[in-house]
Amino acid sequence: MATTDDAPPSALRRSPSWLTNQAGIYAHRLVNEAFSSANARRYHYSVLAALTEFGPVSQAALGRHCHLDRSDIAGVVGELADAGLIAREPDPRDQRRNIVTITPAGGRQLGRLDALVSQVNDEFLAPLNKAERERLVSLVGRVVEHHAGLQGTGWA
Amino acid sequence: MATTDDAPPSALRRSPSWLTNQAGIYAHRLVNEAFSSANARRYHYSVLAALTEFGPVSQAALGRHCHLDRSDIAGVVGELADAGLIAREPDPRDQRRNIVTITPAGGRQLGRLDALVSQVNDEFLAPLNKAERERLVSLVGRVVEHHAGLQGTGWA
DNA sequence: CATATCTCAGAGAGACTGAAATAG
DNA sequence: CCTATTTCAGTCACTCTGAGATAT
Repeated sequence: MATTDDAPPSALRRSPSWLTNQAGIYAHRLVNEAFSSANARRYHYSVLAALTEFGPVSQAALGRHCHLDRSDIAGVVGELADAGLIAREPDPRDQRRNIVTITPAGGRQLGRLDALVSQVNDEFLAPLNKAERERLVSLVGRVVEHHAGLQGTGWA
Repeated sequence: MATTDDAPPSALRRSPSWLTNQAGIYAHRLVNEAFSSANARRYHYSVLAALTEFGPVSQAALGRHCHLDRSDIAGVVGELADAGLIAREPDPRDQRRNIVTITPAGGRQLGRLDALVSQVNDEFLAPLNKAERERLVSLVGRVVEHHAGLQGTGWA
């Protein structure tokens, strides 16, 4: 029947961690739906965006920039290389490293994904006006920055 | 060497969906660490909190309240019942349903988890002051409410 | 010897789907 | 006949750990 409210208990509705997780789930869903039409996953976008902003870097550096685990980077880089979106070459100056470079096709794919991400973020924050969206990005950004700093080199 | 900044690319740093996902990961980690000491998982907390706030309800209603899938509810209810934290009985008025009730032991466990959640949220939002925390809860709450409303009965 | 990088193998929870059995 | 509930089997991406091989 379920004529009831179906509201979450206030213990959850007021918990920042629960709310953030829930919001993350919705963001996740929207991104996955949008990216599936471009045969991409979230990690792909992170890597392509980092390569475009920072230029060719090692896989380890990619992982630090994107908050991705070393083992996941290996997988994603393999997939992107198979698709011709990036090139992976050994670093002549440090034989342990792979230097990853984005290809023209990768750049075009990033352009497509950028547009999708923009649409998704708009849909994700639909109930908020411009000022509220900026406030949310600022607040959540500070939280992320804080926790990223506790375990890495810190950014910003 | 990695003397570099290791900042995320601005495409990510400015993306609400990426930021929310990252924040969710940190929240997730903190909750898991805290709950592992109490032999609990996040779903357990949601269910115990809902039962305490709403009283005995069916599993389907629990799922709607907590944003949990029907099949996951079945699993969690089974685990909680095995641990003696809830009781599960067929509804005499509707034989399809299980009416789930929290036990005294379940209430005590909820008390423990409430304290852990409170600590976790404090740590999670460490870089924000009181007013900023309330603003974040309000903004993210509205986002969650919006997306929950698009696919269910809506709350609030 | 200690540290850093890449790779693979896999664990484990989380979110979700499909289908069957039962009851309204 | 159609819908709702519970349950099971299983998928899939995601996060993360451990270990090995190699290089600095």
